[in-house]
Amino acid sequence: MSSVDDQTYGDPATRERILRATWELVAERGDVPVGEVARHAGVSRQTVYLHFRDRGGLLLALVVHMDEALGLGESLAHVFAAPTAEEALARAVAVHSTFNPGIDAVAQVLEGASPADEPLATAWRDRMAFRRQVHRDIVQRLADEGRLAEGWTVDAAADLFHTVTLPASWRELTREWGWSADDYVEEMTRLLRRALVADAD
Amino acid sequence: MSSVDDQTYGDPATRERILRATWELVAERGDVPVGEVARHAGVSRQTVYLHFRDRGGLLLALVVHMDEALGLGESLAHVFAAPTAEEALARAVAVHSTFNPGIDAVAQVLEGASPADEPLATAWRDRMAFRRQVHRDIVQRLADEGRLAEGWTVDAAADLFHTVTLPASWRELTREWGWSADDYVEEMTRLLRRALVADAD
DNA sequence: TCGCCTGCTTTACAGTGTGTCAATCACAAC
DNA sequence: GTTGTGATTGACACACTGTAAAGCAGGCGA
Repeated sequence: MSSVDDQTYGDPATRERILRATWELVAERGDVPVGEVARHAGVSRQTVYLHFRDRGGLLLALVVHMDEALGLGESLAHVFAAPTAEEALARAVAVHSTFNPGIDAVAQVLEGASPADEPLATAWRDRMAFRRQVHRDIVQRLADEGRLAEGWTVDAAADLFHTVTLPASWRELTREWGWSADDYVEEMTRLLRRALVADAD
Repeated sequence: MSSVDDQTYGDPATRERILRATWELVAERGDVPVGEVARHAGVSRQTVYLHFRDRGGLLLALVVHMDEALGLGESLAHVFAAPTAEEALARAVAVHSTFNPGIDAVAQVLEGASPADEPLATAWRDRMAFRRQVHRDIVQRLADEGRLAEGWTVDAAADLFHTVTLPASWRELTREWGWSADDYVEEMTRLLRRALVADAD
């Protein structure tokens, strides 16, 4: 999935410590200089550059690390194990609600850093494409079950589902407008069900 | 609205040239160093700092400038002159669709630059609060006309309306997934009407 | 015509962050 | 004990921000 060389250098434990330090710092302080990360990881700044190509490589590796640490695979399996597409949709929103608090700060940094750094931008784009595909699968299933509301193409509905649940939207609602995790799940699910599901009751 | 000191210095024409140069460069290249802006405006770098407190002040002034240049006031008047709330909703989406291409690059820079720079973050927040209020007014009118779908509070619906139509979402749909301006208006309006409007036909 | 004020320029500087390089150190395993 | 791996140290070039000080050009009033 990632087109970036997975660097294999040095002690994996050190690599892990750096990733964890980055996660913590970015989570609480947003964008953070590499030097800060190193200090917080109890490691020299150069060590970071031995393990990761550059800032972007570090952040990208962090995203992958977070997926594993948070169990993205299992969560997705749970979404797709839903008995109905409508339930899958609700589960997907719930997954976003639980993952975003941990992921959001990193996502924000990556969104902002994108346009210049080409390999980073590409990797982030790949990730978004995957994310969009997940949502498309759910919409497709909705269509297969004959519950996709009239007027939608699968792709249009998928794009909207994907976009509306992006971290940026979650951030705005929870950080700026005081929504709780439960608010997010309830209201966002309502929005999507009413909009996309036929005969939603 | 803006809590930032409106600097009054030097030739307004020079100020204007700087703003226009910034707009152009940010639009085509994203985040840009102050030196580049100055060069493109045919002015020394220091002149920029004479006219604007710092980078953030420049971007903030640019946002205000864009509002005037694009005629935000008139567009909003047109939205609120709609015969029905449902029509106002559609017009609001259309306004976003026409404004975002010009505004988006600047918005992206400001979103990314926010957390550190306190006065900038506050000013941006004020702007978002105003934006949200516009959407809330529309939702309120929908409720007054008895067309707000069941299950919604005015505030929840307003927050979603505001959030879903944020530049970040527009950017994702048009830049990443190839939506045209018309696609955006049609599909986003469909999403919001189906979700928020009772008896939408 | 002189002197002054305003707007802008030029040059320089301190500070901060990135990414690279080369020399060195600590500590295994052989 | 030698070798090799992983990490450290200190230095560097580069880019960008924001500040400072000296100077220049033109308009305008006395």
